[in-house]
Amino acid sequence: MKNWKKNKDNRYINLFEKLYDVYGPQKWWPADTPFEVVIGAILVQNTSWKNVERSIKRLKPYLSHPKKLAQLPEETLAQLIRSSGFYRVKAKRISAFLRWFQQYDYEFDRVKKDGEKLRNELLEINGIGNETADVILLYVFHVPVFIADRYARTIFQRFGIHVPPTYEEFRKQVEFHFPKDAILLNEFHALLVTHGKTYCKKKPICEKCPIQNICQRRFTS
DNA sequence: GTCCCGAGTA
DNA sequence: TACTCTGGAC
Repeated sequence: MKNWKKNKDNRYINLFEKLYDVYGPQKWWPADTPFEVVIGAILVQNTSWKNVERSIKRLKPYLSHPKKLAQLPEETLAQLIRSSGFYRVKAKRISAFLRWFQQYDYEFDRVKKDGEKLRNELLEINGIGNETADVILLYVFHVPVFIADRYARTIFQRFGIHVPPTYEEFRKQVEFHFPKDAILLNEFHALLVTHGKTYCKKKPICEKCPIQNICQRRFTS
């Protein structure tokens, strides 16, 4: 962080440091194995993490053996992940990922590709969109990408930073102004999610917000 | 009834 | 742009 350029907007790194001071290291992604990261990322789509945790527990026996999960009938898989909601579509999405994963013998180490190429390959899998692809890139392959999710969008907008309308533009903007470091980007996303869940929710709790003193929103109602 | 770490379809 | 997929916490 020493040779940081001068034409960067330092509000991003400042926000990161403030959040880090408040919440501390987050130890993300909450999963025992890289494969579990992928399953969690699919299951949590538009769903609360609490509901995903039960599905993860029921899937545990399969999570260290992706091949066994691939052998399960999709209907059985769907029942196991019922608590995560959208369980039929999500079962299809997990199956689609497993079909892709099979060509690498279910081993992430065999996926040797640069970040951009891998992103495009992941995006071709049905059910892996921008956010899920970036979660996999960052938390499985340690590719330095910013996860431009809804929490980040909401927090930045309220904070006073202009946010481009599309996912990709938003991602690239943050990646320009923030260090391209997988460890810091890992922590940044985790901190934004924690902050988003706790205070900067759809209906924000600004009165109790620990960073209200540096946030623009306190002036705008 | 509202909200939750989205993505596909038309 | 709107609709669909879905359970569970609150």
